[in-house]
Amino acid sequence: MPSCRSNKTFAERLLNWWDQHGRHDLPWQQSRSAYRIWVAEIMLQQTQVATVLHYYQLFLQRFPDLQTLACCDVDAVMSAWSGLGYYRRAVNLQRTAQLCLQQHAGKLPDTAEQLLQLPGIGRSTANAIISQSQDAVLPILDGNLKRVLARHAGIPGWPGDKQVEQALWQAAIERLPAQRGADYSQACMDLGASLCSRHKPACNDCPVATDCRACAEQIQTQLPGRKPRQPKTVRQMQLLVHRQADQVLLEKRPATGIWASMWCLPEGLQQPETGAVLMQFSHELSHVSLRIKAVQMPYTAPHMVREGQLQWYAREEALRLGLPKPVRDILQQLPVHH
DNA sequence: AACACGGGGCT
DNA sequence: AGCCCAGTGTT
Repeated sequence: MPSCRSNKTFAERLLNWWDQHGRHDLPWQQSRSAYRIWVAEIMLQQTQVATVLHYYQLFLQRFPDLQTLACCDVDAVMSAWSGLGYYRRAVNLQRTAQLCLQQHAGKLPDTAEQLLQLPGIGRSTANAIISQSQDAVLPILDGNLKRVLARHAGIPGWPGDKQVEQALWQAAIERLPAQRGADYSQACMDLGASLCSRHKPACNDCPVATDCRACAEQIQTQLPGRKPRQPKTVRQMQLLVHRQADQVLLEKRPATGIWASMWCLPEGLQQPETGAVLMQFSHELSHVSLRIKAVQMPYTAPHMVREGQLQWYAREEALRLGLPKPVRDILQQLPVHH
């Protein structure tokens, strides 16, 4: 509980600041359409506003409503998502649209509890959608809030730790206003994205600095606590480049593991394949460093192409599929075939 | 609790 | 080069 030297609450001071200095012109703030807010919230998971803006407009033009999204080919959704990363979000987005058609009369459900049952929507996103679409007072806890609250409440430790996360949710709940839920959620995120930044927080201009624990102790940049460093394992991966005129051979990956269910260059066996090494580079995942070797294969026997698993794609067509980054890079640098 | 996802921004 | 982010789902 913040000590109240000021006679105004945390939320009152934050809302006053936001009215004067906050962002009010973002595309997803212009309506209370649950569909448009939902799409924005999913895109904004682990992706910054500047990146989302462009994709968001194009996505809504292509999929203007829930039914359009539910009924299109999943490859069309992946194509619209291409370059945003975290492609599971796109698959879950369409799956949720289809579930809404089947189970919720073609609309997104209007309670956080029901939203939480849908794929790709967790506690924070469920509350954010209801908060924005119904102006409800609900706590959210994204990366910005974790930073703001860890500092204001003086909560040590890494937010990925369950106990720390629990303390942060509690701090979020304690600071909620009685009204203006939608504005308050936006204000919290705006504060974290601007004044209360990771480095160089602008505490002199901050509306809640007077009772901020981190500011009082001058430990702003030490909160929130860092993730414990863990050594990455190294894994070799051979990606095979089979060509046939202007086409390349792609493989649909299994539903689990790295790049689940995505189209990819076929993965080679551990022993060296016979063929020229086209490219060699490293791709970093959270716990693995992939050492990727792209190998040009001299010949593809027709019987090797099993229906459903492997498929020939024109290179330009393949590049529109929404491929893993390393695969996109390999295809883009492929020499033109003669 | 650990892992998978991923491009981009920042120091 | 390392760290972080408008997180969630799977194992």
